[in-house]
Amino acid sequence: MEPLRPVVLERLIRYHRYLSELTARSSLHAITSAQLGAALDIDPTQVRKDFGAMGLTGISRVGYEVCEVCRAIRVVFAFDHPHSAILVGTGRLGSALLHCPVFARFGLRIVAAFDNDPARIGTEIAGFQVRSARTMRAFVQKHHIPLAILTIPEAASQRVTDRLVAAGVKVIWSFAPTRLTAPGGVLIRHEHFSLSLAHIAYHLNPYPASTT
Amino acid sequence: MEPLRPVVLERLIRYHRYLSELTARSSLHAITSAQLGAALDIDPTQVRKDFGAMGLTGISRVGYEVCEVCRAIRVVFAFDHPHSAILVGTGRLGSALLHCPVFARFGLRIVAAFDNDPARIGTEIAGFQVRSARTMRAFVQKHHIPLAILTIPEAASQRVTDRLVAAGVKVIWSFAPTRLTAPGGVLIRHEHFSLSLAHIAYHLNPYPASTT
DNA sequence: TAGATTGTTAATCGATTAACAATC
DNA sequence: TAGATTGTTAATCGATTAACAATC
Repeated sequence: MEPLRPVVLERLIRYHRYLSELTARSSLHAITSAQLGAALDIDPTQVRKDFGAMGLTGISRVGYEVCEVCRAIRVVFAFDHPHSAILVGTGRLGSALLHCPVFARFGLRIVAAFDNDPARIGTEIAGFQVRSARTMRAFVQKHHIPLAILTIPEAASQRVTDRLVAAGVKVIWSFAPTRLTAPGGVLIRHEHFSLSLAHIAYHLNPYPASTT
Repeated sequence: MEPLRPVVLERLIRYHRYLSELTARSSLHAITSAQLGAALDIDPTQVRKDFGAMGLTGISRVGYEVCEVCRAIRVVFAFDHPHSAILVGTGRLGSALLHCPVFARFGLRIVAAFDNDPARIGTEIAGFQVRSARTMRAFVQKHHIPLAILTIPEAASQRVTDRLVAAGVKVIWSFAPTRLTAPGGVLIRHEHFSLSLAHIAYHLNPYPASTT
């Protein structure tokens, strides 16, 4: 199987969400590419190509078996084989994420939370005992943690990233607005609100229209 | 001026962030497309095109004036003419956003927070007195609020969206994983963690590699 | 002047959409 | 069978990159 492009992965997520909801509500067995495409505003040809890329085949005049599609997507993302993650930075955002049940649905399991603020270390958040950042490296190495979620201030984020990567982390998911760098093979995923903010500001800004 | 494509807007944000930091640290006056491109891993031709799209011109053998570039980008996004926003849903995430100073940097100003939980109404979060969701419509209409930030449970988000759009909101920025719909002209911007989660899960998943 | 850099046109690349034969 | 739908190949579209004349 070819590696799937990011743009395909994003559509797979949409298919999965829509079809999961659909099966929860109705007992539909099969769906055509035209039906699914219409529901999600995606070209039917695109749907067929995406399914084909996962090795799925449909049936003429019937469509694709919904359960089979869902299962294939869950396999692609390994949703049923959760990876362990640590969360670093237990401020407001970090705390909100610790309470967030969405991770489990996507094959991730937060196993520990770290902070360097003595006032927070030892306290409990969403059932997690906050650990000292000093013990982070040993924890990552001992448990072979592949993923770290960073909800720490901008200034510290590159330094912490370097330490985590040195400890063996394979993915950094950062909520700081700084662009982080790491050696090849390590995936850095940024969740920048700033991009959304910019889109929104542009949409609300009458400037380009008024100068046409 | 042509409307700028989303992909261009995203690069403009990166230019702005990099050049702001640069001017804060050094007294550099001009920068070439090659220098900027190398720093941000963007093709120099792309940089020149983007600048050209904003009506900026550079000087041969010198480059572009940094201040001029920053100013042009700030004008495109109207960063210096803040728009008003309300935040709906003062749970953990909503509360984290209310404390977040990043909005002002991007031309947005949160002016009020709403919730429908009687236990929260009247309490103060980050200096905002939480208001009853019942008063939301009147508030939006009275103050001509163009933007609403939604940090409410999935189930309620479409209903609240409809009410806000009816009240005159022009942009909905939602943090719920549901896909929202609204009549044309209204911008719906989703901040789905689920997309990031899926990318990460895929990266960590050995499946596609092992079946090659 | 010589050489570096811009601004623009052409080529490439990848993703999306259209067309259509094969199939149920 | 007739007709709807798949799977795939070709065409289109848009974005990125390369090439290069104009310019400082």
